Amino acid sequence: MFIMSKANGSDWINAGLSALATGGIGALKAEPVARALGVSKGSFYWHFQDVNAYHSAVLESWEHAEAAAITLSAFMDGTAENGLRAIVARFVGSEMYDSVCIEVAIRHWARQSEAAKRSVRRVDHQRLRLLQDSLARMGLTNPNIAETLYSCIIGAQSLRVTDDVPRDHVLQTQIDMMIALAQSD
Amino acid sequence: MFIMSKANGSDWINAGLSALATGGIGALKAEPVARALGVSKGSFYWHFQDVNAYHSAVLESWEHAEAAAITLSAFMDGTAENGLRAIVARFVGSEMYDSVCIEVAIRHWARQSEAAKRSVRRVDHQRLRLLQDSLARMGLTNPNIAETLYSCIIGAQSLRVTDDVPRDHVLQTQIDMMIALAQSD
DNA sequence: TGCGAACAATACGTCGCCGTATGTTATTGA
DNA sequence: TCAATAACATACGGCGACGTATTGTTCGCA
Repeated sequence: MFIMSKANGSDWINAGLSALATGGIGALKAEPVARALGVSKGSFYWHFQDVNAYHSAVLESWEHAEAAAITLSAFMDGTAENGLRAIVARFVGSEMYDSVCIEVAIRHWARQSEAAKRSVRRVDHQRLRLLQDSLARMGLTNPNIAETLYSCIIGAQSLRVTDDVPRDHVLQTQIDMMIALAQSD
Repeated sequence: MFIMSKANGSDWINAGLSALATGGIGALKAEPVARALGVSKGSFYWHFQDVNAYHSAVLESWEHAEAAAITLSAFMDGTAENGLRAIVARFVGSEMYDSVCIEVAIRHWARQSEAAKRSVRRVDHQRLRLLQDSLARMGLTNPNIAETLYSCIIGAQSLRVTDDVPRDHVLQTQIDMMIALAQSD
């Protein structure tokens, strides 16, 4: 990614996601990202009308990728429990640090941007449905349980980036609790 | 708070916390906060050496307040369960929206500032110990359980501010699950 | 009443970023 | 081969924020 002679639109998008991961929305600016890409502002204003359009493009790219990941998770075979664990690992797995950073940044961005907020809400809603379906297949039909698990996931993401320590065991414990609950019914 | 003839240090701190709540770390700047206070930069640079010192002061104020809240929660009487519910409500209660916004902002700020990261870690650590103690009093000594609950809390905070809907029921469900688990042992 | 200290307003130079205007290079296609 | 266009570079004006310097204002108090 460093020092490229020519940058196309998706290069700019990827660099924007990296900037989001490391510096948050405050780093999603034309000139710093241009420096990171080794090109100048001329390239930026060729590919995007203005900074706002760039922000929208980065956001849309993230939302599309997350939506694709969700539909991919929805069509997995195996036991319900393994499926659930795989889904959760997609969100907070040890090797998911970059995407966790991006998500945390976008979630904070949503505090100041209505467009980002709408994207986050849509993604949250789809994921919640996925978790609900997965839990229902295990006999846990109470939707509050899915919300609880999702809260755990988002919290683990948040704690991951400030504490620099993976939180896999937290989600494992949560799932174990829910399974124990399902079997006691 | 609007249009004051004179602003002292704690006025600036409070205005800074408000700025954090609504605009995040990107809004914690001298001139915008001065405008919000109805005073000029002269006041700012009287009370603080520079923007960095201001940031440190705001951060320290938050950390001290949180530490005080924790020690206050530690000395509560009543049943263990009610104590736990009271503690959790302190973090994500419906009427805690402002402090939740501040915390989410600071948690994101910690991604770019080592000082903020250290503050957040200290607060997290103290809270985790409080939760562990509280859960231990209910017979749940597995520390992973406290971490799970804390993840839920942080996640509920995060979802609260992007979704604009209180998440009390999520934490209720989580505590109910943990109680059920404690009784099945 | 007048002095000094606390507090605040104003003016100024600088810097980083935005957006525009315009220049430059490298491909293409007729 | 030559002009049209895609892709990028460069230069400029403007703005918002920082920090400093200078000058006011207001209050406690002798």
